[in-house]
Amino acid sequence: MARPRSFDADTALGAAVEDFWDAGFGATSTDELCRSTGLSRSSLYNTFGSKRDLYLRAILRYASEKQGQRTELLAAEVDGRTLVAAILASVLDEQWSDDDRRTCLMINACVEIGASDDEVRRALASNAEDFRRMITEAVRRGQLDGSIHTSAPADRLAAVLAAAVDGLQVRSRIDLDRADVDAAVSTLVDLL
Amino acid sequence: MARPRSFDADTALGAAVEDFWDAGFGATSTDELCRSTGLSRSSLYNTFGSKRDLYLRAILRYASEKQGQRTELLAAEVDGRTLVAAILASVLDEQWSDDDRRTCLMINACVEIGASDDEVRRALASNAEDFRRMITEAVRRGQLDGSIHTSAPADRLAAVLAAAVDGLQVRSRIDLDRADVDAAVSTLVDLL
DNA sequence: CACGTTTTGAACTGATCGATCCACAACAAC
DNA sequence: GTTGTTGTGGATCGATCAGTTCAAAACGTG
Repeated sequence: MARPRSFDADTALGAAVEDFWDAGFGATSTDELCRSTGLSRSSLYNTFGSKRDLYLRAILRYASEKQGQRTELLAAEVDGRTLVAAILASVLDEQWSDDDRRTCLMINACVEIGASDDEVRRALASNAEDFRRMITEAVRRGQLDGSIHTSAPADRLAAVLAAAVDGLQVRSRIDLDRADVDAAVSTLVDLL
Repeated sequence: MARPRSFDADTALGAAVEDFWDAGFGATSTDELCRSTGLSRSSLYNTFGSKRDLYLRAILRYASEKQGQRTELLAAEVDGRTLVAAILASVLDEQWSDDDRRTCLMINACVEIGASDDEVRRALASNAEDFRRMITEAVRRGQLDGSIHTSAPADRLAAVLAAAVDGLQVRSRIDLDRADVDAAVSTLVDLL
């Protein structure tokens, strides 16, 4: 019994994810958010509360989306080592899907927000831990099928792999090209 | 034949480095820069031109300072594997020297500025390459003295090591503690 | 058609941004 | 001490920031 919304909140959230992913939290203005979502100021604040709340929701949405995409990779019937390589490649692929060399939104948020917003911090940590668990599972599979050494525990190896992937993305922002990244991943996987 | 400056430009630059390191480029106001350096607005702009120019100079100063500190490590007469571990530890130590868990200024700049300012980009890339060369030298030393496998070229291994160190710093912003980082470094070095 | 509820657009708030300008202060040279 | 040059403090610029306010518009319901 009231006027219905003329927009879809989830679609708007998707546009906000792109904005924050492009420019970070601080450098994304509410004007830009209105423009990209197509919402008026009132609607934006009515629906999402504040820029910071919208940012948090964007982080959560991005995290669950990526996590969902990557979980599918675990279904592949390949040996553990191949699976690890595929997971690493799938993360790094994202950076080269357009010309902007965007790093994963979670990495951007880690650097920009860090521990200064605890709710955001927990969302980031939770996602990072999910990702590490996924790699751990892949490594463990490799250790069981004999394609990965058992000299180190799977979760320790996974922590190293996750860190390397993050570092490669950061460095790719400024100069590494696709071949450099592929070579690094290949070198890393060979060490396992 | 004119009024002399009442401040030391280099000391002021040092204060600016701290500001940018704490908050990044965008979130550091010129007011804050005046406050921390002790300069008036006129003097700040007279001496450094613009906020962006000051940022570039801060990046260059930080880079050369860290590079100098780390080069000293190469003088130690230890086997290559130990040297690699020492270099990685020295980088990571920095993050735990205060409560703020600051990531290396260069990493922050990679994420915030990326390729959007080419002069800054080149400074960052140059520093990253210097660091990788240093690790390459340490790895090569280890391959010569037998403490590191020769299955992969030294520069490839160095690229992996550098990436992992960057990734560990990013992750430490949100949740990894010192023990986690040490364990990861130890696991990584054991793979060499 | 009229009522009640919610959305919407646009004007607006006070704060802060990076940067400029100018009158005045401080010193060196003569 | 006068002159010439540069440094300095403070006021100020226009732009932009996140967020608020309010009246008008748009719908479901009776």
